[in-house]
Amino acid sequence: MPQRPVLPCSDDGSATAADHPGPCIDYHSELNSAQLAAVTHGDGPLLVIAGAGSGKTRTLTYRVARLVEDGTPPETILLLSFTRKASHEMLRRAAGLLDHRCHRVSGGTFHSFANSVLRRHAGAIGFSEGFSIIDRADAEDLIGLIRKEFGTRAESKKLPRKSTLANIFSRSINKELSIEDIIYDDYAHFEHQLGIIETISKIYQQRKREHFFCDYDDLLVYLHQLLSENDAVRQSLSSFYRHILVDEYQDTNLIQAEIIALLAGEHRNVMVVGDDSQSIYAFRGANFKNIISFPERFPGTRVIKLEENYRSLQPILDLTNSVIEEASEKYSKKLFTRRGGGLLPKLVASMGENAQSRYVVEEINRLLKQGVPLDDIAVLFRASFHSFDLELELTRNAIPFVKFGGFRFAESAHVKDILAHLKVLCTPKDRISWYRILLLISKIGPKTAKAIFESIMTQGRGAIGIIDAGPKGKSNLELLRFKNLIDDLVNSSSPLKEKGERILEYYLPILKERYDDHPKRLRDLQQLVTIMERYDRPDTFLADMALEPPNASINGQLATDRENAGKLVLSTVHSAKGLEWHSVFVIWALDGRFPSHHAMDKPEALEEERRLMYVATTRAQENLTITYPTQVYDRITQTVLYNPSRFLERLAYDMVDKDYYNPHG
DNA sequence: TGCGGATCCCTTTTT
DNA sequence: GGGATCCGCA
Repeated sequence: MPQRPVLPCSDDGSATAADHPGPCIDYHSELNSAQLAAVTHGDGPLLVIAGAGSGKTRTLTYRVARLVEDGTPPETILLLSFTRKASHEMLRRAAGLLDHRCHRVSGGTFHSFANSVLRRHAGAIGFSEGFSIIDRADAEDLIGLIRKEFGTRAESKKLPRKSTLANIFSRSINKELSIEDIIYDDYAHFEHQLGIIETISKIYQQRKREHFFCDYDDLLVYLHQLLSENDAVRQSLSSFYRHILVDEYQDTNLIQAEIIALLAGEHRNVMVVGDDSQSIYAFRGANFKNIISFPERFPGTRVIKLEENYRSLQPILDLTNSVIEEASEKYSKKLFTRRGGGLLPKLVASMGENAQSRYVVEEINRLLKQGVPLDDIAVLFRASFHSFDLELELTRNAIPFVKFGGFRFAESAHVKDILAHLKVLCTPKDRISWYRILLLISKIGPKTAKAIFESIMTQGRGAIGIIDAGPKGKSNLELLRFKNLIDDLVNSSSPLKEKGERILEYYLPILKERYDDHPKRLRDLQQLVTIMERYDRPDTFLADMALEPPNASINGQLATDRENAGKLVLSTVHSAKGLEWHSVFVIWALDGRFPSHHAMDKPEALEEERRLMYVATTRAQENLTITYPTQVYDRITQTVLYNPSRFLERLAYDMVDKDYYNPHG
């Protein structure tokens, strides 16, 4: 990437930038007045309401560059954003503006920041710095084990499944409500089992502490606890991070807002950027009211609104403004653009799903002929499975694509199997991983696994204890092979990647035996080993796999950034957040799918669906095409769906081109 | 005690 | 279409 030479810049950047061409950034000509005000804001709390496409990232990037230019040591700037990718991109751009110092800015996601703080200070709240992070699937497995302990009695027969239990527990933490409240609000059909659900939750919390497991929520909870209970740690962090910048503030939950308040409580140098109209994570506890109440939390907050949209042509902006206009609660803002011209957005119905797919393929081919690059086109949808039919149609037409969202590489069974082998090396107490890998060995079921695990624990000398564990007398060749593996791994000092290869070599026969699609899965695992190359320590690798698992796939296989280039993008709306393309298709804009029928009877959920549609449609720069199939039978409601999304129904006639696609016509 | 087959359920978005 | 669960056999 380009790196400018470091030359002295004026300390007073307010109006002098233009006098100093060269490496000094000309803030005045590169930013509009609202952006400039945010970038050159001095100390104190700042709230930036940034409409879609209004240069939010640009503003944050320039702000970082500006702070560094003013002499703020980069590592004392804490930039919290939604994904590591987003923060890397921002720092990369800031470095392009200024110089490499910007790469030293601290940052990442809330969860990764919590992880790094707790690795140093968890002891201060009676936890261990050597904790391991468990992802959603691990958490569910642990809950499943506890759930089973209640399994023999008749009354527990119809306990919620483990994934539902995990949802309930997580909601309760992220919304700071009791389990009782969550059950009454969202799971009324489990009311009669409230007591037992609460008990399982307590045991779950207890087990996690015993094993030094941290689930996603714990990372935030423990960080919050650390900051509120330990003044020394809070003060040292707060005096180190003199400037705190938070991106996508509308998607923070209460705990996260409190963490920010604790960190910034003294110096109050906190800038949060967000758009309440783009809050789409309420389902995991995000509270868009955080952004509305920020000025109350930090009295004296300066509020700046970015309302000029640089992304979309006027007809697209008219449509998106109209989608969000009916939202019930929001900061009032009206986006405008100087980008006139362009075609009206299209709203196209089709008979059934496959016609929709064929229409999209036809249109993509038309755009390609017009010279639009394939990777500047995206197809967006509400839920991952909405693209299945289109994926087949694209393959038939030899259009390469990469899909973002929905795909859980790190949670597929075979990947988890390999990871579990590494986990028992790092954390021999990890019962779940032991069970997981022991049950892969034939003639070992739950009882034997339990006995082996207990023997390893009694021996207390780590994973190597496996050598002397297991059924005596009878020889189990597979178990022997496993013991050899652990022996090799424990005694090896080879790089992580070689350990991965050794595990894969051991696992290969198991893979072939268990999965009839093993060639495909093997390619996944080879990718996994390739990822290991970038790490020297297994624990950092495992933490990254849990905190920021890769989510891009090609034909259901993990895709690397390099492979993504030049391909059509398919993405869930959630994963498309913050991105933009020349031409955007929003498919399945069918009432009952988008909004999803799950949201139909809850006003606030419906509002979130509306914001989701807003996020989807605002991704488009020049072309926006919205499609929906008609005559779709919905098994759950037992009705036939045929209406376009209610968020589009009231669009004025001059706002959208309506069409019906008939492939045979 | 382990394992394979039959039958039931539900089917969103993600750190 | 995939998981959890149950049942019967080895």
